Amino acid sequence: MAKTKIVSKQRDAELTKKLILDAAECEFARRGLLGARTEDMAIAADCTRAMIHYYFDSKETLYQLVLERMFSEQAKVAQGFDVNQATPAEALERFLRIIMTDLRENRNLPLIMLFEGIQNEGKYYKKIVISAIYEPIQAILERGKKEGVFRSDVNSLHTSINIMGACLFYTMSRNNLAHMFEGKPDILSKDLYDVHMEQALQLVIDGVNSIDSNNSK
Amino acid sequence: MAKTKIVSKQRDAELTKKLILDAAECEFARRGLLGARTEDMAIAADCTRAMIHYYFDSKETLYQLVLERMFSEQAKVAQGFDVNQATPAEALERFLRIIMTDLRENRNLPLIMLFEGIQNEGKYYKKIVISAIYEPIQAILERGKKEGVFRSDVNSLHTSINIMGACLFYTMSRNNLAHMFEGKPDILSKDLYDVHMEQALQLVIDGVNSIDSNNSK
DNA sequence: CGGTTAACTAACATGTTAGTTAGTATGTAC
DNA sequence: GTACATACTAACTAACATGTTAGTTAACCG
Repeated sequence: MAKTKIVSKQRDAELTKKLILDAAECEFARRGLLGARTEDMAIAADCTRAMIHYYFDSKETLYQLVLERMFSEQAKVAQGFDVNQATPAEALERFLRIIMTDLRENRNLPLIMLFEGIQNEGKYYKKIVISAIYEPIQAILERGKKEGVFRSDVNSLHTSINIMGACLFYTMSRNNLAHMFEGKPDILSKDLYDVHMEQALQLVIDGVNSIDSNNSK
Repeated sequence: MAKTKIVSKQRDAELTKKLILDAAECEFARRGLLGARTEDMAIAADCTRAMIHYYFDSKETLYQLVLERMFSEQAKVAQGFDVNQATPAEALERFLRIIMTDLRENRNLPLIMLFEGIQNEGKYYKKIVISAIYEPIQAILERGKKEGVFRSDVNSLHTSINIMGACLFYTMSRNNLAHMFEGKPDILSKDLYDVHMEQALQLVIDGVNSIDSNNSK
């Protein structure tokens, strides 16, 4: 039998680091900080567990870096949005579209935030990340109420939360929802996700509009 | 020094079993099957870890019993609901009210279901639990469209999911949301939860109504 | 009160996980 | 080609997890 040369993969520190961060992000989004297994991260990143400790100090440090990477990605997206642009309904639609479009890429953020709150009492996240989402929505809702185009009985705090629920639940529950669709397709494929976005926007925008608020009761 | 009698607590098998199940439910809702720690359950149930194995075979068996208990609780609530009662808007409101009211008690269900999908590919849950929620909503939405009282461009599959998002997100994200409210109150207190329910119903019902669907665009 | 059963505990056995370390292989500069 | 730095691995250790077992204590019944 011919002597087989075992080809070792090319060495690339930056790539390895990125692969570990990506794998860690997925793993943390599956199980949270405590439940995550470094072994599973190593397998997903195609390296050994020792490499994780070579580049990143500990599981906890890695976790913090994963959070920071997600947050800075997210911060880029929503920052500088003018809540007073166009009509309130248009502003709300544009803002939610921006958030949801980003979340198709940054898909682990909602789950990691959820875990973070449940498991670590939000110890590692910055509250500013939440404010950056909810404050613009609340501001738009308040403006819409003042201008009389949104129903006056909208509670902007509660409604901003429920709106986010309508927008995020689909992404977060993708594992449970897949079997509801024919042939268990990729819930986050562009085509399906676009339908989700349109349907969520429709529900939300009409849900706050005041035009029929009296005669629909 | 006087000899102090250490009072041991009363023995009560049924109570202990219930305490373990309750503690396990909370712990599983925090970390899922794999991440949950039996030690933490024992502390919460005020017993030793050995008691968990005395009454329940393994962590996994305990997990299945916790799921079954939650599911049977939930099944009682929604079963027998007539989706053709009253107007579609009224039927939807009543159904969602029933679901949400129960979920204030059965508060761990959504999170455990979420974990179950993410971590165990839904291996342990019955798909019927999901159907029992989504099918009535979809049926009501379809009826509303046929009767012309709900907007015709509602996709009943997507919209039923987004509706559940608006209704469930508040409960599921309670740990992250608390700090958004003044004085970090109990998000699930009756008063606050009632506001949530009204706001969610308002958003959802008006979000699907067709009355202003053309002139609001 | 004495004997039996069931609820419970402490200590142990076994397996799993995070993190360490000593050494190897690879790319690079001269 | 050789020397060097760094990417990487295998084989560990220590801490922690689940599950077991042998023994203890409380309740109940005659």
